[in-house]
Amino acid sequence: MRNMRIKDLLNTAPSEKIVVAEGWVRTRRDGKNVTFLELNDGSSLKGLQVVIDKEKLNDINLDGISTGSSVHAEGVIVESHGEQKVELSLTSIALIGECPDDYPLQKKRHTVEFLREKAHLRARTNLFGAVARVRNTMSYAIHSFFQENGFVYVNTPIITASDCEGAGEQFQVTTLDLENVPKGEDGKVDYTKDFFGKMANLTVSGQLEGETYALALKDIYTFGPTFRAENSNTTRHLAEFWMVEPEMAFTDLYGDMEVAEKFLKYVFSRVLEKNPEDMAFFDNFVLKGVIETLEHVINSPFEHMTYTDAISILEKVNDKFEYQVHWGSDIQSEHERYLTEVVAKRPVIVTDYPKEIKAFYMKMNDDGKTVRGMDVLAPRLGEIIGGSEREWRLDVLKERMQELGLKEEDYWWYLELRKFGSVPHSGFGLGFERAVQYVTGVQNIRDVIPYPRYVKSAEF
RNA sequence: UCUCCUGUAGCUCAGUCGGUAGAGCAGGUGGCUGUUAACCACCCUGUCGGGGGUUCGAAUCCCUCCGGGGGAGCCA
Repeated sequence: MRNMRIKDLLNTAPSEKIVVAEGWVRTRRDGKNVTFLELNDGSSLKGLQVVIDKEKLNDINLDGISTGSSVHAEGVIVESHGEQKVELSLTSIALIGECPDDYPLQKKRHTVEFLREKAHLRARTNLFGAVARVRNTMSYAIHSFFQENGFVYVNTPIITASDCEGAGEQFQVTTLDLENVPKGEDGKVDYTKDFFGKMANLTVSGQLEGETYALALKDIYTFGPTFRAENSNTTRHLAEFWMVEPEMAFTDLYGDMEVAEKFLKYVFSRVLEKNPEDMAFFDNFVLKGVIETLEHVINSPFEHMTYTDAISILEKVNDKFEYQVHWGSDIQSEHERYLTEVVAKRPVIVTDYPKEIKAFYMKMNDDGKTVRGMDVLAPRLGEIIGGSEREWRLDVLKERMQELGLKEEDYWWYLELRKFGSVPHSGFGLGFERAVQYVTGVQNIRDVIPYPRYVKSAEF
């Protein structure tokens, strides 16, 4: 039988019954007659206070019970004299694992940079424990949102042999001997000798494969790891991250935006509902007002504007910006912030971008200049979701690919989708870690994933 | 990749005009009638990121390499 979690012990009414509490000691405070331990097992932010009456338990052995050690404590749940509701009045205690004094986590504040170097231990801190619990809630909420709405979870491949959409640099997957790469007569690498008989990479997006399943099962979503080999060194990029990509058949851009908005609100609501204690911690120690921001996002309809409207708003205040905008230019971080924080004061969905700055698969508008793409911009963070109605007309798609110099044979199966029973369909992608950052207020994306992978960093 | 900032005790940091390193926490010892990252007293802790240079003298100034961080680009 397993013992109770500390989270459940904290919700236990005082009684005579002997219970067991197991966990790691966060702090020990010694008085003349009384010793206090705070015991945490990660099941909740708050730990259980263990009270050791040394007068009553006169031959109790507390050797080795220090910050970081693990213990097995027995006692009864009693009403606390202190600020917590209940505490454990100890009857016996046993040290499970000692913790020498070179334990890096002390009972004081550490910087996240320091803890990043101790990634194998940082989950034992308040901050990283709370992030892990919230991340879990969000993960579960993503599945339950789509499941409750009849979407089918599809596992798209992690290794791909087509450089689809060119959404960034890819990691190559190979079993070739790099010390002795087989070359053809033209001096180029002979990939027919490689494992797959051709060049293979880690996926940068499951979208194109996702579309094939949407055009069979109507509403699908993917949720899995994604890889980008970009040399980007920011608080918002990882080389390995998780992405959520729903794809819906018989759905236009309006339907797409509707789902994106409901989806975000659902996930945020779940966190506020299930992790109030963790969220209060973030609000207090990480980002003041983060709960209010989330409540505001949940309760206000997202602002909609076309790219063209967004540009004309921004052009009026061009002198505020480092980069001036004009029709055709990208919307930069500073502009995203202006639109969400100054103009709308809530999330903004920008639609109908110039075709030049968006991917080949987005549906062409009748004006021949803009495409049916949409970005959901969140205050403070910028782009959190990117999506579009897909070009489902075979001739228009082929034309676009030609314009961009994409080879039809590389996308033969993607084109056949448009040849055989094509339908309008739409989808979007959400960077999971960015969503976790948004909800927790944690500044650096490297702190919302257990073991971050980025340029020159793959420790653990 | 560009750009700015930064590296001092186990951790968080101070160190002025260049004069030979310091506080809190942690650790140790003792004290304390129930504490809340307890408190009080005492003790312990250094390749000042590495290398080179300027100087009578460098944590401090210069060069260089390495590590960390912010911002930008790219994006999710």
